[in-house]
Amino acid sequence: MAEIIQISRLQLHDQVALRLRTMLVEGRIAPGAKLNERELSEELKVSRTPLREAIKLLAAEGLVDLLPNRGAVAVKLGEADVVDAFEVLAGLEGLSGELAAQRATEAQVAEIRARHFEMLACHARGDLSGYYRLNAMIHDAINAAAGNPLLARTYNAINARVQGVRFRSNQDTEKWKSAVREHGRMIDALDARDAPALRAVMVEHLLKKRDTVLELMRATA
Amino acid sequence: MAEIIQISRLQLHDQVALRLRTMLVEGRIAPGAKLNERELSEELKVSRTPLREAIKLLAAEGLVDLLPNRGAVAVKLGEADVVDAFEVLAGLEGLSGELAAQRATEAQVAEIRARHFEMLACHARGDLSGYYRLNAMIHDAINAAAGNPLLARTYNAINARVQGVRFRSNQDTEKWKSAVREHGRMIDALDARDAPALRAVMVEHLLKKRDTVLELMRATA
DNA sequence: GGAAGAATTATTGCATGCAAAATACAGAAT
DNA sequence: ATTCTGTATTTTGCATGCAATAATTCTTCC
Repeated sequence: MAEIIQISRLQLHDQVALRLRTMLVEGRIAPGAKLNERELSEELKVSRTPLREAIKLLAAEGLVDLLPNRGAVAVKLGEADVVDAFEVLAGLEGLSGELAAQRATEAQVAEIRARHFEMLACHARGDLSGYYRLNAMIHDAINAAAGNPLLARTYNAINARVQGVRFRSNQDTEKWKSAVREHGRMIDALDARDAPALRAVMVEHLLKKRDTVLELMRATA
Repeated sequence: MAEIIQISRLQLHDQVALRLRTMLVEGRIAPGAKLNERELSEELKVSRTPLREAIKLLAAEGLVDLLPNRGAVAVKLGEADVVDAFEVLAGLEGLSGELAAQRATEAQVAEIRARHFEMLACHARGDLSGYYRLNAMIHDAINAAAGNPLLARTYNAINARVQGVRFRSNQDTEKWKSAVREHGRMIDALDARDAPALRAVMVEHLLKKRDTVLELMRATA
């Protein structure tokens, strides 16, 4: 309850950060583009102070680069950056899986399994956006089951960086099918409480996603 | 070159962040203490604007908590927070070790080995602060050899949280000896390019450090 | 016509000012 | 004595103002 109230009472700089974050992730601010403080403050109807605080936050998250005396620019990810990010994400997800297999309650496992079937439904319907949504929910649930809030926060922070490119990489039918198969193996490993297996499949899953994203980057470039 | 010049020309809010960070890590600002903006701005001889920007940065790093309309407080780590942090750190260091074993150049391995012997010298002399310094350098070098700047940055960010308690946990002679032994095994694994072994020993090393820190926390509390 | 340099404009970084919220305090009622 | 309430003070959050740095334009010279 208090949470909900706080969300509406979100401080201005947090609201601004939120809006800027989506603008960056969705590409409404193009990678490499300069963030003009005056322009943005007029567009978002706030003064420069909270805007600057928000930009500092996004810089800490790695979504923008800060050039001294020259303002901020939206980060433009090179292949190396994407490879690095997925490498770390794979490590974190692997850990998350390992811990979740050990710590998840039966209720959590059941909930994840349910989400998994909902995801299968989306796949069957060819509902990609629903699939992505469920996919994210499952990963959040696994992170929650791992019982390490810092791990979840760290994962989400780094994930936000590549969310933009992940987002745009609509995988083909074959890759989609294989991703769904991997998800099935995740559920099996979680059911069996097989921590090393869950770690392995989650790492593999993410490295495949990395390759998909890299292919797309090369194709568009 | 440009780097060095930039360091001296550091922007005010970065300088402030740097000073606050050390004050927090060294405990000059006690865990749980409120950060009064007026007081701090007078003490650091800057206006509130760059101070506030610095505080926002530290909040993103997890060194302070931001209470809406009530300012910032230095985070007070509970046992659970420490356990969580070391869990993530162990995962990241494990990954770092794995990658370093695969990617380090011979020159990097040689440099790490050299630092290792310097560290042994510090241990022989009972020079704890020198030992800590060399220890940090070795870990930085391994992170560098892993060839993933994002991984290094992520590790350092999370490490900063527990730096305070790590700092204060002067381990006893027996623990110190065993830590030195583990470091020897690290060098062996790196020499042998045995990635799984390096991962394992680095994870083990960090989990032991975690236990030491936890013991201290319980003792002082 | 193009390049180099100077003046102008724009933009960032920091300081200050002001309003709203929270805290501290004093007095009254129970 | 304690709790409640209304007021004063402090403190935060945001807007604005000003100086320094960078970008741009205009001029001048080759």
